[in-house]
Amino acid sequence: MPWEKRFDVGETLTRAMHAFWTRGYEATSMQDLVAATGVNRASLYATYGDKRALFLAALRKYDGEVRGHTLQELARARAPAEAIGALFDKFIGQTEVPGNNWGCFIINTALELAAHDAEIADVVNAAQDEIEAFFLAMIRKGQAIGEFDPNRNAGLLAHQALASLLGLLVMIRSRPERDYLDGVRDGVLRSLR
Amino acid sequence: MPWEKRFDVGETLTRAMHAFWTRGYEATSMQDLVAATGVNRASLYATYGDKRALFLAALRKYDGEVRGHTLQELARARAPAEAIGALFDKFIGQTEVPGNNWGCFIINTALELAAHDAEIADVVNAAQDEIEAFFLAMIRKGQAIGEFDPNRNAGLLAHQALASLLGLLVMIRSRPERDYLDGVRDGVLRSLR
DNA sequence: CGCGGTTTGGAACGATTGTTCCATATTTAG
DNA sequence: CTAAATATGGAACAATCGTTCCAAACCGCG
Repeated sequence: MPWEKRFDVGETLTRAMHAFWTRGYEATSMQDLVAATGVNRASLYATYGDKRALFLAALRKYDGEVRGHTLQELARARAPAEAIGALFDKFIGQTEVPGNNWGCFIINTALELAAHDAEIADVVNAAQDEIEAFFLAMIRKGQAIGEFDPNRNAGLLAHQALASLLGLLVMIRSRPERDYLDGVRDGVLRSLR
Repeated sequence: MPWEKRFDVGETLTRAMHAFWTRGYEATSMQDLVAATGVNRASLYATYGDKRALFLAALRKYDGEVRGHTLQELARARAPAEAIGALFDKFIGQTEVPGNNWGCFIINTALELAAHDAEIADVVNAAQDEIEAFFLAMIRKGQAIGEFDPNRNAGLLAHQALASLLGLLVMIRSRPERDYLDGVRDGVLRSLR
């Protein structure tokens, strides 16, 4: 007897995600979200709850896409150094699209909200942990096959690689210039050899 | 014939700075600023202009303090490795104060506003440039006196050190735990030797 | 003392915030 | 074709947003 929604729930969430991603949580109003999604106010509230719930849903969707797909795919398909470089390039590459210096939704959120919202901090920290674990696995593998110097502390290197990636994501939002960003990736790969 | 303001202009700006620093630009209302400074609305407007001007004044004050004092002092008083480590420790150390995981005002601003406000991006980028120049000078000096490996590309190392510092400042806001943060500083110093 | 000029406190502005409500439109089940 | 059920559109809510205005309080100079 019910009735299916007229709009695509996933597609709408993607559009809301983009709005939050570029401008942040506070600077994005429900008005903006109505305009960005093309969906009516009441429908947004009925479907997702309030603004914060919609934001969390968008954040979790982004989280699932980046972690679920990207990391596993990179780890499976490439050699260690190439996989690590490719993760950096994934973020650097998106700045090719003019005006897209959005960086990473999760890291933008880390600075805006994690310090004051425990639930959001959990999502952010889990994502950071998984990225660091990815680096650690790749570094250990690279040390085993002789691509990286096996005498270095892999845990320390992975932690520093994470810090460098986070730093890159800061740079992307304030200075999205290719060689400025490429230098970070090159520096990381250099430090592993 | 005029009359001096009843409040300390610099002290008030410091308090406004702290408010913006913790919560960000959008999440801090003029009401919050009135409460934080103890100064009346009209006086804030008469003295600083509007909200954005007050924010910019606070940002420039922070910028001047960190760049003008801290960097030059570190470069003058310490050996290269110690000076670099001390800059990291300056930010790590502030997390000792319970509840103070504010990170760096400029970097918080970089992610929230730099992508959409050219004037603010200028302040942010100038600060980043100066920090990178500090790293570069210290690395070159360290290579000259044998503290660091002289065969490495100093420019690349300085750039990566900046990225690592920015990454640390992201971590501080989402996970302000000592050894998690110390690892970043240790990794950077390790990579220079 | 009194005048000139500023600051100050507090009310008030319109605009926008997030959210709710309700009558209408729409679709499926019987 | 009717009835039940839900989504939709748009108005409306109180609260808060950034900002302005004005009378009263205030200090320094003559």
